[in-house]
Amino acid sequence: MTDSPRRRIPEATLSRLPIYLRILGELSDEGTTQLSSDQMAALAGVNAAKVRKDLSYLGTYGTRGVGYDVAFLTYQIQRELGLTHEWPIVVVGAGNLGQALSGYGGFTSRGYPVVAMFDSDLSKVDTVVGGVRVRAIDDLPAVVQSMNVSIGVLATPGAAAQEAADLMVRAGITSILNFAPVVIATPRAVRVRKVDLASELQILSYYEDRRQSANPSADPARTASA
Amino acid sequence: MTDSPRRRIPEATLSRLPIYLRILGELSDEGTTQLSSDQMAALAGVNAAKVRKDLSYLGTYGTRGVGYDVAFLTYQIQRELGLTHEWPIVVVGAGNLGQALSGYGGFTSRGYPVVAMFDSDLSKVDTVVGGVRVRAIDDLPAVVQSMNVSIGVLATPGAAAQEAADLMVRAGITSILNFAPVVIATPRAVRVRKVDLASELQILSYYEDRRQSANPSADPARTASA
DNA sequence: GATTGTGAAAGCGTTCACAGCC
DNA sequence: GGCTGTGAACGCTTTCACAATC
Repeated sequence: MTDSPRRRIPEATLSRLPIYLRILGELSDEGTTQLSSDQMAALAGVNAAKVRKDLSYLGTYGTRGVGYDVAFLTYQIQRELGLTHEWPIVVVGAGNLGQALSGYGGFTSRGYPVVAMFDSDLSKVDTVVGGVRVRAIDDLPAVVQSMNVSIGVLATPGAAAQEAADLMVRAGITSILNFAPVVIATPRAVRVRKVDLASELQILSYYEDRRQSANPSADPARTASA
Repeated sequence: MTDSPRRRIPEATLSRLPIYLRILGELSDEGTTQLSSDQMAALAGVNAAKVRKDLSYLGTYGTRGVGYDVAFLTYQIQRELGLTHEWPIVVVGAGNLGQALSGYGGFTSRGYPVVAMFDSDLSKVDTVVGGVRVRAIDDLPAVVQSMNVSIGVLATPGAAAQEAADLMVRAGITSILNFAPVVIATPRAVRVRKVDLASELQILSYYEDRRQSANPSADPARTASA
């Protein structure tokens, strides 16, 4: 009776499933119908054992001696990620970054249509960005409820982020993708993922700084980098 | 004689140092001069043992019974991350995302001035975005060399990303922050970090999808989320 | 012969818990 | 008494290596 209705996927694996999914989509577009863990590994920039282990958490969907069926595996990953339907999202903060995120077609094309944008700056309200009208922040609860939105993108300046997050949570948002360069506090039930652009550069410059003392050999071999 | 001139910092720690650094900056602005690992942990959304372990990789910079000196710790983290000077960066791809990244003040203010943008679309060339003129992609090598650029931001569409990355590498770029939704191949010596916006949403929707079967308790306790 | 699926081993990262120092 | 620094324990992730299967 207590058998788990769905296996739990480890975080590390979860973070790679979207990469596999994208590769499968590209292969499908090219007309490829089958691939091995070795091929997937090369395309994803990881090793084959990892690909097999990752996919094994979803179930037994490969065929020994043959490989994986592109269409079937695509379907299984989509199902596992909850991508069988669209997830409407809202963007809070219509500054540079918020505008770019809404204009960037990548969200909509991957099943996350931006249904509304919000800003507290009334001079921005009613402007249209990437086909989406900017609304007053007070309209957030109504939109979240009427359009059944559970995911919000936080793209305000750091100083405004906590207040915006509080509003999002009160409106009923339960997952936040945080681009503001601050750590936000939320109820435990709300899931937050953080993308910190400057941090990424700081990590790169750390390694750049070390290059001086490191080996000066210029290795021309190419490797895939996830 | 073979003592390491600088300790190697684990990746996981490295990814948190920028967060600590930002918090220290905010504390300093408020006039705070001292903090404990407990306080830092609360602000960073991690636990105190992790803060102490992370900082211990840098050296022994705390004082037992007292805590850490904000200014001194700031200096040490900056030194470790190679932030004692500015790192000029270039943005390749002047579409929506590239424009937002250049306009977004966060790079410049944290020591990574955007010194040039590039696009292969000649109709974009010579337009000005966020105070930076867009140049033809052919000018990339000259700019990289004359301005001593080692970090490049890749913000092209997926289909153009590999070619753009090849050009960046040939021009002398040795670290790439990749926003294009594809895995790019580079020589091993070139370091690549990838920010995949749609992947982040896919991870969030996975958990959203599971909420249905999960516990329905609405816990109002607040926790910091990195 | 090819390739998957998976136990077991190895490697990392996190947390505990407490000695050491202020 | 308070707080750091760190060995040791624990848990998660990656990799190995090979039996199972087509």
